[in-house]
Amino acid sequence: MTQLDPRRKPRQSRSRATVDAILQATAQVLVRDGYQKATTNRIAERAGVSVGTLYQYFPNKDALVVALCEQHSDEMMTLLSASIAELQDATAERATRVIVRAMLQAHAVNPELHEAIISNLPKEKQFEQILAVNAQAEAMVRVFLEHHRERLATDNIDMAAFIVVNTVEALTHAAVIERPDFLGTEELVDEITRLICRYLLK
Amino acid sequence: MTQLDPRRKPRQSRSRATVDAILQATAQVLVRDGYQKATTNRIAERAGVSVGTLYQYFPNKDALVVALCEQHSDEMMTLLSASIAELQDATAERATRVIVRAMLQAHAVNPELHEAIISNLPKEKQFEQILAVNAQAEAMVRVFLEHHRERLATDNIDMAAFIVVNTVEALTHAAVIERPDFLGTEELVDEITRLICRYLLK
Amino acid sequence: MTQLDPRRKPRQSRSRATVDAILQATAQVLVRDGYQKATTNRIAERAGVSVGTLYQYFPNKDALVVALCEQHSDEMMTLLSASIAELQDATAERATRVIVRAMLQAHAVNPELHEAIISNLPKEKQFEQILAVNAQAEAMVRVFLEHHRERLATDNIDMAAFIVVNTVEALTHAAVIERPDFLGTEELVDEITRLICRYLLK
Amino acid sequence: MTQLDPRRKPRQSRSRATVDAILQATAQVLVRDGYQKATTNRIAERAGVSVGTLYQYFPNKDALVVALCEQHSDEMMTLLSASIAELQDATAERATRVIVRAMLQAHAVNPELHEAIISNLPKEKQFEQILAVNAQAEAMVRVFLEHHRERLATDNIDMAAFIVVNTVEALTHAAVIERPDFLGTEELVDEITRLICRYLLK
DNA sequence: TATGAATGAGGTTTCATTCAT
DNA sequence: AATGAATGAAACCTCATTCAT
Repeated sequence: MTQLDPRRKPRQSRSRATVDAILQATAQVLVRDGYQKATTNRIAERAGVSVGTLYQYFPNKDALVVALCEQHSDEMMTLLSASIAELQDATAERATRVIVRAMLQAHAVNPELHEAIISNLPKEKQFEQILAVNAQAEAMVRVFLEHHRERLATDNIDMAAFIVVNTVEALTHAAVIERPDFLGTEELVDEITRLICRYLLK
Repeated sequence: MTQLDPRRKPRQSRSRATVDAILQATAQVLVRDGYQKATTNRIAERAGVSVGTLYQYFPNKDALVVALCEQHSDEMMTLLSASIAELQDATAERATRVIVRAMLQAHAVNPELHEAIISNLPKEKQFEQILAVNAQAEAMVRVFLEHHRERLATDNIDMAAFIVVNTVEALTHAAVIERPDFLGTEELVDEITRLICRYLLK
Repeated sequence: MTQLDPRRKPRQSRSRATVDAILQATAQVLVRDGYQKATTNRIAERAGVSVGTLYQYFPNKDALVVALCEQHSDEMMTLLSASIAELQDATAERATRVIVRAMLQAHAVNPELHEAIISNLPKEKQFEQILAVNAQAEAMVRVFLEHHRERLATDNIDMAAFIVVNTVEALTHAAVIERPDFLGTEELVDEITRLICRYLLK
Repeated sequence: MTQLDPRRKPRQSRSRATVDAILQATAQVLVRDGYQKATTNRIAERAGVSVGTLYQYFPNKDALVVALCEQHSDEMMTLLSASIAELQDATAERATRVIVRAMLQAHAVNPELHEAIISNLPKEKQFEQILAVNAQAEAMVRVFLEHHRERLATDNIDMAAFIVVNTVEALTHAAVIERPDFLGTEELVDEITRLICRYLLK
């Protein structure tokens, strides 16, 4: 396995800005051209630096993508984590709504980048960070299911979790990509919440 | 735009066999090594022919992938189409079950290949054929929704279609890939059917 | 460790010729420009082929050098081996002369290449093959010392072997490089033989 | 031709210390990593200064190596020169012993560095300074041969000088590198002295 | 038709050197 | 004087594609 960690932590503000420019350029090129055509030269050019500079901070192309995934999933995780607290004492409907809204917000952070990462990156390169977001979402759902266990319409919790997690993930992901027109009002959240609640609860 | 159609329609059986071998090899290499490492030389080698021969039947690498997508989506479409007839006079629950089961069967045709196509191929190469499958599924759902319009719990048919199509697609796809243990019994079909029906119907 | 073996054994005569051209070009460029400046592009150009062709037969630059070392040391070893038989029943003086002459001939095979390999290659790249030649020479000397043990002026055979091997190696190597004018007559062989015999024998 | 002299003669003691640190770092990196991996950045880092500082004292990488060779050969030369005086009135055996011992001491000054210079540096970079050591050694031998001309067993002084110089050089070099265990006692000096004397003298 | 040797543009990565601070 | 971020030419290597046999 090759090295994936950044090469040096930039301490001066000049290099801090350089690293930011490189990551931003990586995101843009990834979105515009896809993983395959996202060459390090193109990224460097887009960032307004030379390739050499890029390689001062990242040992190879994948390290670049990893750093980007990390940054992106941090942003998503922050939103999800903020909602976890709200789950505790909420009713089942309220909790469902919280989860759905959190997932929608998380996916709306940077939908094109998310899409580029999820469906352009070779599978073996969809790094831990991104998978961690789904793990986090699944954890939220399990907390929910445990907490409301006695009200559930099913006792196959394993399958219910599978269904809920994949459904919410798929719908929120598809919505931000394909139907941004659905995002203006609360209606989509209402509908997904209803979908989940009617399925889960007696 | 480059040429994407196969170069010669193979009419003789020897040629036919060669083309089949090449497509099969493409699928295998795609699944085993991913799109990036699926070089034309490797595919030819796996197919037991020379690169030259490969290029006699396919003008370039993309044509190879297009043909494979076409073949794969044909197989999926066949399964879906077979079920459409059953929708006409069925109850809403019955029709939902038919759609869900058809989607599950369609995804089970060659899950690894489907996965390789969906999540390894650069987005711009996920050609019409594959998208057509989803279009077909969506058509089935619309037929269903129109037919049972008066029983629906919602009147935003657009959003309902979006939700149903994406949910069924996501769950059947995820199931064949991640949870083959769910496929032995009818339970998963039961659950997804319940999920959809409870959501849609008054 | 990276792969060092050649990539494909050339079977057709066309590719056999290509491989020969590449190896020959490698030798020439190594001699003319040294290891550092012997770039694969320069070697390919000198061989009259494209880089791609070079890489069809050799997986990387070092594999090229290894193959060359192998070829070169084979030639040297052949000469040394041919002389080993003569050692058996010879007098000490005669045997010494045989070894010295064999070493001189071996070093004269392609002195510039030998020099380029020995003193231009980074130490960690002076591959087994070349070292094997010295091992072979040392083996010859040990056979000699064992055989004439009772006539030796010293009983520290270890140190005697060290001295003889290094002396003969250094003198024959230096002669072909620095003093080709010494090679026309038998005089140099006479002198080295005398040097060794006077030292070794009572 | 590029500039090879150090950029500024450091007169102040702080600069002097910096230059020393850089040269010492060069030697260490050369020994540890070899010429190829001895990058200027790595050397600067090892020396505890920035690359910029390194380039304030040395105009380019070669100047660095030249300075190092110079320093190293100065140390060796000092040892050799000290022994020349002793040659004048010594017997042939005594003089031989003096030369051999001096060469051994000279090679023992910093064997790893000597080895790194001799066998890792591209030939064209083994600068005058290092060659000067051999010239000095050869000069000593010639003084010796002239002085004892009437006792020599050969009248081909040219060839005798070639043999003696190369033999002593090779043996002392090989000994410090490969057989440090030979260096504890006087025995190796005894043996080499005997080798040379028996060869040279009637 | 089939072969597979050959091509070469283009990708990733390194490192001696410069220069603004 | 010192720093270290930035440069970019040039090295190694891959792979879609061609074409002589």
